[in-house]
Amino acid sequence: MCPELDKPRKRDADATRNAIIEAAKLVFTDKGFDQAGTREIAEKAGVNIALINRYFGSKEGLFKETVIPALSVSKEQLDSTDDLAEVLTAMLLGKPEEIGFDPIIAMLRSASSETVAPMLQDALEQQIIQPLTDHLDAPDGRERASLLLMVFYGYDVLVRMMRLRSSDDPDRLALERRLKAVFRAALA
Amino acid sequence: MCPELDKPRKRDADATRNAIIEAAKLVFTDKGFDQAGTREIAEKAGVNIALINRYFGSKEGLFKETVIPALSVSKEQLDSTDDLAEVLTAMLLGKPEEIGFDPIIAMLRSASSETVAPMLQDALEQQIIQPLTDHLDAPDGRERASLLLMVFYGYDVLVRMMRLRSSDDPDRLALERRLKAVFRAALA
DNA sequence: TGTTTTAGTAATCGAGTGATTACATAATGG
DNA sequence: CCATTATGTAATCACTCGATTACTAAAACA
Repeated sequence: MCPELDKPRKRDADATRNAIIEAAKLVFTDKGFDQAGTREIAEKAGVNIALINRYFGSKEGLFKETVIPALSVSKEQLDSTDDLAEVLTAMLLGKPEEIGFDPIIAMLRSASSETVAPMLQDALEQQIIQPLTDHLDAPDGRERASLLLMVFYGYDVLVRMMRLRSSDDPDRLALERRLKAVFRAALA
Repeated sequence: MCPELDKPRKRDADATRNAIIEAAKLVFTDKGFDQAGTREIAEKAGVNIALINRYFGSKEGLFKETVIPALSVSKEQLDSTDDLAEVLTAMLLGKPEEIGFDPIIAMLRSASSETVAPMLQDALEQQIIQPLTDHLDAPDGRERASLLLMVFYGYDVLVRMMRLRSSDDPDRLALERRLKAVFRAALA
Protein backbone atom coordinates (compact mmCIF):
# COMPACT_ATOMS: atom_id res chain seq x y z
CA MET A 1 0.00 0.00 0.00
CA CYS A 2 2.66 2.42 1.00
CA PRO A 3 5.46 1.96 -1.52
CA GLU A 4 8.87 3.05 -0.33
CA LEU A 5 8.94 6.36 -2.13
CA ASP A 6 11.86 8.64 -1.40
CA LYS A 7 10.13 10.85 1.03
CA PRO A 8 12.49 13.64 2.00
CA ARG A 9 13.86 13.40 5.46
CA LYS A 10 11.95 15.08 8.26
CA ARG A 11 13.69 18.34 9.07
CA ASP A 12 15.07 18.03 12.57
CA ALA A 13 18.66 19.07 13.00
CA ASP A 14 19.11 17.54 16.45
CA ALA A 15 17.63 14.20 15.43
CA THR A 16 19.79 14.13 12.32
CA ARG A 17 22.93 14.96 14.27
CA ASN A 18 22.14 12.20 16.71
CA ALA A 19 21.41 9.66 14.02
CA ILE A 20 24.81 10.38 12.51
CA ILE A 21 26.53 10.10 15.87
CA GLU A 22 24.92 6.77 16.70
CA ALA A 23 25.71 5.32 13.30
CA ALA A 24 29.28 6.60 13.48
CA LYS A 25 29.84 5.00 16.88
CA LEU A 26 28.87 1.60 15.50
CA VAL A 27 30.87 1.84 12.30
CA PHE A 28 33.98 3.24 13.99
CA THR A 29 33.83 0.43 16.54
CA ASP A 30 33.39 -2.20 13.87
CA LYS A 31 36.01 -1.03 11.37
CA GLY A 32 38.21 1.64 12.90
CA PHE A 33 38.68 5.12 11.49
CA ASP A 34 40.38 4.37 8.19
CA GLN A 35 38.11 1.56 7.10
CA ALA A 36 34.93 3.34 8.11
CA GLY A 37 33.39 5.10 5.13
CA THR A 38 31.35 8.26 5.34
CA ARG A 39 28.87 6.81 2.87
CA GLU A 40 28.33 3.78 5.06
CA ILE A 41 27.82 5.93 8.13
CA ALA A 42 25.40 8.19 6.30
CA GLU A 43 23.43 5.26 4.95
CA LYS A 44 23.21 3.57 8.32
CA ALA A 45 22.00 6.86 9.79
CA GLY A 46 19.50 7.28 6.96
CA VAL A 47 20.99 10.63 6.10
CA ASN A 48 22.51 12.41 3.14
CA ILE A 49 26.31 12.28 3.05
CA ALA A 50 26.71 16.01 2.85
CA LEU A 51 25.17 16.35 6.29
CA ILE A 52 28.15 14.73 7.93
CA ASN A 53 30.32 17.57 6.76
CA ARG A 54 27.66 20.13 7.53
CA TYR A 55 27.36 19.08 11.15
CA PHE A 56 30.85 17.81 11.92
CA GLY A 57 33.09 19.50 9.40
CA SER A 58 34.86 16.31 8.43
CA LYS A 59 35.11 12.61 9.11
CA GLU A 60 37.88 13.46 11.54
CA GLY A 61 35.60 15.91 13.31
CA LEU A 62 32.94 13.25 13.59
CA PHE A 63 35.44 10.87 15.15
CA LYS A 64 36.50 13.54 17.59
CA GLU A 65 32.94 14.07 18.75
CA THR A 66 31.98 10.42 19.03
CA VAL A 67 34.87 8.21 20.04
CA ILE A 68 37.25 10.55 21.82
CA PRO A 69 34.86 11.87 24.50
CA ALA A 70 33.68 8.34 25.26
CA LEU A 71 37.20 7.13 25.95
CA SER A 72 37.46 6.87 29.67
CA VAL A 73 38.16 4.65 32.61
CA SER A 74 36.33 6.28 35.43
CA LYS A 75 37.53 6.24 39.01
CA GLU A 76 34.19 4.87 40.14
CA GLN A 77 34.36 1.95 37.75
CA LEU A 78 37.79 1.05 39.01
CA ASP A 79 37.04 1.48 42.68
CA SER A 80 34.00 -0.74 42.50
CA THR A 81 35.94 -3.74 41.21
CA ASP A 82 37.90 -5.81 43.67
CA ASP A 83 39.60 -8.11 41.17
CA LEU A 84 40.68 -6.24 38.07
CA ALA A 85 42.03 -9.34 36.32
CA GLU A 86 38.68 -11.05 36.71
CA VAL A 87 36.81 -8.09 35.31
CA LEU A 88 39.10 -7.65 32.33
CA THR A 89 38.91 -11.32 31.45
CA ALA A 90 35.16 -11.25 31.61
CA MET A 91 35.12 -8.14 29.45
CA LEU A 92 37.15 -9.82 26.74
CA LEU A 93 35.53 -13.23 26.72
CA GLY A 94 32.05 -11.84 27.16
CA LYS A 95 32.09 -9.77 24.03
CA PRO A 96 29.51 -11.03 21.53
CA GLU A 97 30.26 -11.39 17.84
CA GLU A 98 28.71 -8.05 17.00
CA ILE A 99 29.71 -5.37 19.46
CA GLY A 100 27.67 -2.24 19.89
CA PHE A 101 29.65 0.87 20.68
CA ASP A 102 32.91 0.21 22.44
CA PRO A 103 35.18 3.25 22.50
CA ILE A 104 38.25 1.31 23.54
CA ILE A 105 37.88 -1.13 20.67
CA ALA A 106 37.23 1.79 18.35
CA MET A 107 40.41 3.44 19.60
CA LEU A 108 42.57 0.36 19.17
CA ARG A 109 41.22 -0.37 15.71
CA SER A 110 41.91 3.23 14.71
CA ALA A 111 45.37 3.36 16.19
CA SER A 112 47.15 2.84 12.89
CA SER A 113 45.42 5.73 11.18
CA GLU A 114 47.76 8.63 10.56
CA THR A 115 44.87 11.06 10.67
CA VAL A 116 43.63 10.34 14.17
CA ALA A 117 46.73 8.80 15.74
CA PRO A 118 47.85 12.06 17.38
CA MET A 119 44.54 12.71 19.11
CA LEU A 120 44.33 9.06 20.11
CA GLN A 121 47.76 9.23 21.69
CA ASP A 122 46.67 12.08 23.90
CA ALA A 123 43.34 10.50 24.78
CA LEU A 124 44.96 7.16 25.55
CA GLU A 125 47.47 8.81 27.82
CA GLN A 126 45.13 11.14 29.67
CA GLN A 127 41.86 9.26 29.70
CA ILE A 128 43.02 5.67 30.07
CA ILE A 129 46.61 5.12 31.09
CA GLN A 130 46.71 7.90 33.65
CA PRO A 131 43.52 6.90 35.55
CA LEU A 132 44.62 3.28 35.48
CA THR A 133 48.05 4.19 36.75
CA ASP A 134 46.57 6.28 39.53
CA HIS A 135 44.25 3.50 40.53
CA LEU A 136 46.99 0.89 40.65
CA ASP A 137 48.98 3.23 42.87
CA ALA A 138 52.09 1.09 42.76
CA PRO A 139 55.68 1.26 41.52
CA ASP A 140 55.78 0.79 37.74
CA GLY A 141 52.09 1.63 37.67
CA ARG A 142 52.37 3.00 34.19
CA GLU A 143 54.05 -0.14 32.90
CA ARG A 144 51.40 -2.34 34.45
CA ALA A 145 48.63 -0.28 32.90
CA SER A 146 50.33 -0.43 29.53
CA LEU A 147 50.64 -4.17 29.66
CA LEU A 148 46.96 -4.57 30.44
CA LEU A 149 46.12 -2.65 27.30
CA MET A 150 48.60 -4.66 25.27
CA VAL A 151 46.90 -7.90 26.16
CA PHE A 152 43.56 -6.29 25.55
CA TYR A 153 44.46 -5.28 22.07
CA GLY A 154 46.29 -8.47 21.22
CA TYR A 155 43.20 -10.40 22.14
CA ASP A 156 41.01 -8.31 19.88
CA VAL A 157 43.20 -8.85 16.85
CA LEU A 158 44.10 -12.47 17.41
CA VAL A 159 40.51 -13.48 18.00
CA ARG A 160 39.59 -11.92 14.70
CA MET A 161 42.39 -13.76 12.95
CA MET A 162 41.84 -17.17 14.46
CA ARG A 163 38.81 -19.38 14.82
CA LEU A 164 38.93 -18.66 18.53
CA ARG A 165 35.58 -16.93 18.67
CA SER A 166 32.91 -19.60 18.91
CA SER A 167 31.42 -19.57 22.37
CA ASP A 168 30.88 -23.33 22.37
CA ASP A 169 34.61 -23.79 22.03
CA PRO A 170 35.69 -26.36 24.62
CA ASP A 171 39.06 -24.62 24.86
CA ARG A 172 37.31 -21.53 26.04
CA LEU A 173 37.71 -22.42 29.69
CA ALA A 174 41.40 -23.02 29.26
CA LEU A 175 41.79 -19.68 27.58
CA GLU A 176 39.85 -17.93 30.30
CA ARG A 177 42.02 -19.40 33.00
CA ARG A 178 45.21 -18.45 31.23
CA LEU A 179 44.06 -15.02 30.25
CA LYS A 180 43.32 -14.28 33.86
CA ALA A 181 46.79 -15.42 34.82
CA VAL A 182 48.32 -13.14 32.24
CA PHE A 183 46.41 -10.15 33.53
CA ARG A 184 47.50 -11.00 37.06
CA ALA A 185 51.11 -11.15 35.92
CA ALA A 186 50.78 -7.71 34.40
CA LEU A 187 49.30 -6.41 37.62
CA ALA A 188 51.13 -8.25 40.37
CA MET B 1 79.10 16.38 -13.98
CA CYS B 2 76.82 13.47 -14.46
CA PRO B 3 73.32 14.91 -14.21
CA GLU B 4 70.66 12.49 -13.10
CA LEU B 5 69.11 11.92 -16.51
CA ASP B 6 66.36 9.33 -16.73
CA LYS B 7 68.45 6.54 -18.05
CA PRO B 8 66.18 3.58 -18.76
CA ARG B 9 66.56 0.76 -16.33
CA LYS B 10 69.07 -1.93 -17.11
CA ARG B 11 67.21 -4.93 -18.51
CA ASP B 12 67.55 -7.72 -16.02
CA ALA B 13 64.36 -9.48 -15.09
CA ASP B 14 65.78 -11.31 -12.08
CA ALA B 15 67.37 -8.21 -10.62
CA THR B 16 64.17 -6.26 -11.11
CA ARG B 17 62.07 -8.96 -9.50
CA ASN B 18 64.41 -9.03 -6.56
CA ALA B 19 64.46 -5.27 -6.17
CA ILE B 20 60.67 -5.32 -5.99
CA ILE B 21 60.68 -8.13 -3.46
CA GLU B 22 63.18 -6.43 -1.18
CA ALA B 23 61.34 -3.12 -1.31
CA ALA B 24 58.01 -4.84 -0.70
CA LYS B 25 59.33 -6.63 2.37
CA LEU B 26 60.34 -3.34 3.94
CA VAL B 27 57.17 -1.45 3.09
CA PHE B 28 54.86 -4.30 4.12
CA THR B 29 56.71 -4.56 7.44
CA ASP B 30 56.53 -0.85 8.01
CA LYS B 31 52.91 -0.21 7.05
CA GLY B 32 51.02 -3.47 6.64
CA PHE B 33 49.25 -4.54 3.48
CA ASP B 34 46.51 -1.94 3.23
CA GLN B 35 48.66 1.09 3.96
CA ALA B 36 51.48 -0.05 1.70
CA GLY B 37 51.17 1.57 -1.72
CA THR B 38 52.36 0.00 -4.94
CA ARG B 39 53.76 3.33 -6.02
CA GLU B 40 55.87 3.56 -2.88
CA ILE B 41 57.15 0.03 -3.33
CA ALA B 42 57.98 0.65 -6.96
CA GLU B 43 59.77 3.87 -6.17
CA LYS B 44 61.79 2.32 -3.37
CA ALA B 45 62.75 -0.48 -5.74
CA GLY B 46 63.64 2.00 -8.46
CA VAL B 47 61.23 0.35 -10.83
CA ASN B 48 58.22 1.23 -12.96
CA ILE B 49 54.89 0.55 -11.25
CA ALA B 50 53.62 -1.63 -14.07
CA LEU B 51 56.36 -4.14 -13.39
CA ILE B 52 54.82 -5.11 -10.07
CA ASN B 53 51.80 -6.40 -11.89
CA ARG B 54 53.88 -7.91 -14.64
CA TYR B 55 55.92 -10.00 -12.26
CA PHE B 56 53.49 -10.64 -9.43
CA GLY B 57 50.06 -10.22 -10.97
CA SER B 58 48.79 -7.98 -8.21
CA LYS B 59 49.69 -6.35 -4.93
CA GLU B 60 48.15 -9.37 -3.26
CA GLY B 61 50.35 -11.69 -5.30
CA LEU B 62 53.39 -9.71 -4.24
CA PHE B 63 52.40 -10.06 -0.61
CA LYS B 64 51.92 -13.77 -1.07
CA GLU B 65 55.43 -14.17 -2.45
CA THR B 66 57.19 -12.01 0.10
CA VAL B 67 55.57 -12.12 3.52
CA ILE B 68 53.73 -15.44 3.57
CA PRO B 69 56.68 -17.74 2.80
CA ALA B 70 58.82 -15.97 5.39
CA LEU B 71 56.30 -16.57 8.15
CA SER B 72 57.70 -19.34 10.25
CA VAL B 73 58.80 -20.43 13.65
CA SER B 74 61.25 -23.17 12.97
CA LYS B 75 61.71 -26.16 15.21
CA GLU B 76 65.43 -25.46 15.38
CA GLN B 77 64.89 -21.92 16.57
CA LEU B 78 62.61 -23.12 19.32
CA ASP B 79 64.74 -26.06 20.42
CA SER B 80 67.82 -23.89 20.74
CA THR B 81 66.22 -21.55 23.27
CA ASP B 82 65.97 -22.65 26.86
CA ASP B 83 63.93 -19.72 28.17
CA LEU B 84 61.27 -18.70 25.70
CA ALA B 85 60.01 -15.80 27.80
CA GLU B 86 63.49 -14.34 27.89
CA VAL B 87 63.90 -14.63 24.15
CA LEU B 88 60.52 -13.10 23.36
CA THR B 89 61.12 -10.18 25.69
CA ALA B 90 64.48 -9.52 24.11
CA MET B 91 62.90 -9.70 20.67
CA LEU B 92 60.34 -7.06 21.54
CA LEU B 93 62.51 -4.65 23.47
CA GLY B 94 65.45 -5.08 21.13
CA LYS B 95 63.64 -3.87 18.06
CA PRO B 96 65.13 -0.61 16.78
CA GLU B 97 62.97 2.28 15.62
CA GLU B 98 63.26 1.29 11.98
CA ILE B 99 62.85 -2.43 11.50
CA GLY B 100 64.15 -4.19 8.44
CA PHE B 101 62.06 -7.09 7.24
CA ASP B 102 60.08 -8.78 10.00
CA PRO B 103 57.45 -11.15 8.63
CA ILE B 104 55.61 -11.48 11.93
CA ILE B 105 55.25 -7.73 12.31
CA ALA B 106 54.19 -7.55 8.68
CA MET B 107 51.57 -10.21 9.34
CA LEU B 108 50.16 -8.53 12.42
CA ARG B 109 50.05 -5.12 10.78
CA SER B 110 48.21 -6.64 7.83
CA ALA B 111 45.76 -8.64 9.89
CA SER B 112 42.92 -6.18 9.50
CA SER B 113 43.08 -6.20 5.72
CA GLU B 114 40.13 -7.98 4.18
CA THR B 115 42.17 -8.86 1.13
CA VAL B 116 44.91 -10.85 2.81
CA ALA B 117 43.20 -11.84 6.06
CA PRO B 118 42.20 -15.31 4.79
CA MET B 119 45.69 -16.28 3.71
CA LEU B 120 47.11 -14.83 6.91
CA GLN B 121 44.73 -16.92 8.97
CA ASP B 122 46.02 -20.08 7.36
CA ALA B 123 49.65 -19.07 7.59
CA LEU B 124 49.28 -18.03 11.21
CA GLU B 125 47.69 -21.33 12.08
CA GLN B 126 50.02 -23.63 10.18
CA GLN B 127 53.32 -21.78 10.27
CA ILE B 128 53.23 -20.17 13.70
CA ILE B 129 50.61 -21.44 16.12
CA GLN B 130 51.03 -25.09 15.25
CA PRO B 131 54.83 -25.25 15.59
CA LEU B 132 54.63 -23.27 18.79
CA THR B 133 51.95 -25.57 20.16
CA ASP B 134 53.98 -28.62 19.25
CA HIS B 135 57.04 -27.21 20.90
CA LEU B 136 55.27 -26.36 24.11
CA ASP B 137 53.95 -29.89 24.21
CA ALA B 138 51.60 -29.22 27.12
CA PRO B 139 47.90 -29.15 27.89
CA ASP B 140 46.30 -25.99 26.50
CA GLY B 141 49.33 -25.65 24.27
CA ARG B 142 47.32 -23.85 21.66
CA GLU B 143 45.97 -21.34 24.16
CA ARG B 144 49.43 -20.63 25.49
CA ALA B 145 50.77 -20.06 22.00
CA SER B 146 47.88 -17.74 21.21
CA LEU B 147 48.47 -15.68 24.30
CA LEU B 148 52.12 -15.22 23.43
CA LEU B 149 51.11 -13.77 20.10
CA MET B 150 48.50 -11.55 21.72
CA VAL B 151 51.10 -9.92 23.92
CA PHE B 152 53.42 -9.67 20.97
CA TYR B 153 50.91 -7.78 18.93
CA GLY B 154 49.66 -5.63 21.74
CA TYR B 155 53.20 -4.51 22.36
CA ASP B 156 53.70 -3.55 18.75
CA VAL B 157 50.61 -1.36 18.65
CA LEU B 158 50.86 0.19 22.07
CA VAL B 159 54.48 1.11 21.61
CA ARG B 160 53.57 2.92 18.45
CA MET B 161 50.76 4.77 20.21
CA MET B 162 52.65 5.76 23.32
CA ARG B 163 55.96 7.46 23.84
CA LEU B 164 57.27 4.18 25.15
CA ARG B 165 59.88 3.75 22.47
CA SER B 166 62.93 5.74 23.51
CA SER B 167 65.67 3.35 24.51
CA ASP B 168 66.98 5.73 27.15
CA ASP B 169 63.67 5.48 28.94
CA PRO B 170 64.39 4.80 32.61
CA ASP B 171 61.15 2.83 32.82
CA ARG B 172 62.49 0.45 30.26
CA LEU B 173 63.88 -1.91 32.84
CA ALA B 174 60.59 -2.03 34.69
CA LEU B 175 58.79 -2.82 31.48
CA GLU B 176 61.26 -5.53 30.61
CA ARG B 177 60.83 -7.21 33.96
CA ARG B 178 57.06 -7.12 33.73
CA LEU B 179 56.89 -8.17 30.13
CA LYS B 180 58.92 -11.23 30.97
CA ALA B 181 56.52 -12.06 33.79
CA VAL B 182 53.58 -11.76 31.44
CA PHE B 183 55.15 -14.13 28.95
CA ARG B 184 55.86 -16.57 31.75
CA ALA B 185 52.25 -16.41 32.85
CA ALA B 186 51.15 -17.23 29.34
CA LEU B 187 53.51 -20.17 29.27
CA ALA B 188 53.47 -21.59 32.76
C1' DT C 1 71.78 -8.86 -40.22
C1' DG C 2 67.05 -9.24 -39.65
C1' DT C 3 63.38 -11.12 -36.85
C1' DT C 4 61.29 -12.42 -32.68
C1' DT C 5 60.95 -12.18 -27.94
C1' DT C 6 61.41 -9.96 -23.68
C1' DA C 7 61.89 -5.94 -20.47
C1' DG C 8 60.67 -1.49 -19.42
C1' DT C 9 57.99 3.05 -19.90
C1' DA C 10 54.34 6.52 -20.09
C1' DA C 11 49.80 7.37 -20.07
C1' DT C 12 45.54 6.30 -18.58
C1' DC C 13 41.54 3.69 -16.87
C1' DG C 14 37.89 2.75 -13.52
C1' DA C 15 36.56 2.51 -8.98
C1' DG C 16 36.79 4.27 -4.54
C1' DT C 17 37.46 8.04 -1.15
C1' DG C 18 36.24 12.54 1.56
C1' DA C 19 34.56 16.80 0.56
C1' DT C 20 32.00 20.71 -1.80
C1' DT C 21 28.79 22.96 -4.65
C1' DA C 22 24.39 24.74 -6.30
C1' DC C 23 20.00 24.08 -5.56
C1' DA C 24 15.17 22.78 -3.57
C1' DT C 25 12.01 23.20 0.04
C1' DA C 26 10.28 23.04 4.68
C1' DA C 27 10.07 25.89 8.75
C1' DT C 28 10.17 30.32 10.93
C1' DG C 29 9.23 35.09 11.99
C1' DG C 30 7.79 39.59 10.55
C1' DC D 1 1.30 36.03 3.20
C1' DC D 2 5.75 36.87 2.07
C1' DA D 3 10.76 37.02 2.94
C1' DT D 4 14.28 34.85 5.37
C1' DT D 5 16.57 31.23 7.34
C1' DA D 6 17.52 26.49 8.24
C1' DT D 7 17.66 21.91 6.57
C1' DG D 8 18.11 18.36 3.23
C1' DT D 9 19.33 16.64 -1.65
C1' DA D 10 21.70 15.54 -6.01
C1' DA D 11 25.50 16.10 -8.59
C1' DT D 12 30.11 16.45 -8.89
C1' DC D 13 34.83 17.74 -7.69
C1' DA D 14 39.60 16.48 -6.68
C1' DC D 15 42.33 13.00 -5.32
C1' DT D 16 44.32 8.33 -4.50
C1' DC D 17 44.38 3.67 -5.42
C1' DG D 18 45.51 -0.75 -7.98
C1' DA D 19 45.59 -2.15 -12.46
C1' DT D 20 45.89 -2.05 -17.64
C1' DT D 21 47.02 -0.51 -22.13
C1' DA D 22 49.75 0.72 -26.16
C1' DC D 23 54.06 1.57 -27.13
C1' DT D 24 59.51 1.66 -27.30
C1' DA D 25 63.64 -0.55 -27.38
C1' DA D 26 67.05 -3.72 -25.75
C1' DA D 27 68.38 -8.51 -25.91
C1' DA D 28 68.33 -13.12 -27.88
C1' DC D 29 68.34 -15.92 -31.62
C1' DA D 30 68.12 -17.42 -36.49
